[in-house]
Amino acid sequence: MGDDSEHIDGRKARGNRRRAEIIDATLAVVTRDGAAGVTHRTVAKQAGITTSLSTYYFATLDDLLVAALSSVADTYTTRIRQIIDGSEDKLRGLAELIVQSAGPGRDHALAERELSSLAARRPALAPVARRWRENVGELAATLTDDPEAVAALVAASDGLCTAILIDNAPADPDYVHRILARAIHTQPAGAVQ
Amino acid sequence: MGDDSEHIDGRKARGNRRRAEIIDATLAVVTRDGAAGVTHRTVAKQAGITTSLSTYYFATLDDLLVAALSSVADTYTTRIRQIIDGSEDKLRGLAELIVQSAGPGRDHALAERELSSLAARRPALAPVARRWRENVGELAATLTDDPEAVAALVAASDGLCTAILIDNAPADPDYVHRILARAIHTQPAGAVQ
DNA sequence: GTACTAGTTGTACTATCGTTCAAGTTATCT
DNA sequence: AGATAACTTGAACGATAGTACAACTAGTAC
Repeated sequence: MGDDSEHIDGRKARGNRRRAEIIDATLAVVTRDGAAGVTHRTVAKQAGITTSLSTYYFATLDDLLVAALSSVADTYTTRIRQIIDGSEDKLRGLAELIVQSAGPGRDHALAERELSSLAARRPALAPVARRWRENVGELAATLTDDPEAVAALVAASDGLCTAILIDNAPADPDYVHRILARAIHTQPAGAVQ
Repeated sequence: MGDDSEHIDGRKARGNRRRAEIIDATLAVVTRDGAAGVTHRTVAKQAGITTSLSTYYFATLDDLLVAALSSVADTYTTRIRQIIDGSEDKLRGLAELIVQSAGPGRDHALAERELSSLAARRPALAPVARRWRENVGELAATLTDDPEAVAALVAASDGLCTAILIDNAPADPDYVHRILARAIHTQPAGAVQ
């Protein structure tokens, strides 16, 4: 051991990098063609590798989808945790995160949604698909002690994302913030500066 | 013309019946195997007909999926309209409708959700997928004049359905009712009779 | 160096897919 | 009855799917 850190090209590192590349390619395919478009062949072509290499890292298509969903879920977990730990106005941070479903983050949000819908039929995906809601609930728990208010905020966040993604609802941070505030029952603008 | 109504076996009636049978078979397949399991062959087998007959009525798979989604959407539209037109406590009626996503209506709700998710990528499905939200919004409009409260109720309804379907959240009508009431900002029990 | 193992490739097998089509059947029309 | 059009069938074509597998390359360990 004692290998200098220049030597990043070990087999293990290479393997991990490939793995990540394949997952990224999978998300790109989901973004472009939907979850139905994910096959070993399309993913491999997207990643610029051979089909068999995709099956080498993810023996079955399900493995690949689970890994892809986990990856997006991780991203959202990180972002929400940043809001919980670092933001002054957590509700505003959440509103801004939700609004991003309309802009450049739309593809990402759509992919996450599409993969989550697979969870209803594949038990392996269920805990991963639950994470987004759990994270929002955790954020809500820092704002209120009322468990019903927490549930209301989670439901509102979810519904607002749907509205923006499917319904092309207005993605105005203030608007979203007001609806979120209504859910946790903090009067929206009553005492705002 | 002038045919007695016993003669229900005209070509036209037969065709419409077949059409409905195929759509029902499609929903059964979606319920059993998910939207990804819908092929002309699986649908035909489910309906007990030949593959080519399925393509006769629905030339392309997309046509079939559009028709299936329209069918479920119609069901929900009818139910919500019954609540709007006939129910004393409309909010309570909505709560009960939402809660049905947990019981025997789970398959139906799941199928609707799965088909709706296809709308993000198939423009033809978008207006149909929007109907559920529009109907809830219409119901909300009979309860308040505040457009933001309407949006909040729609978002809450949607989020609650997700919670019940994906998250196995408690499907208690009172609980759901309280969260809905919070959304439109009618104090839940404060001034209740 | 030699042995070993992770990574990688090309090919191929089998299954199923959407869709087409020519032919056969049945109800309606005149 | 004869013509017409809706309905129904069985078979087939080309494309693509998941997956398996033997061979090849290249880092790692001894």
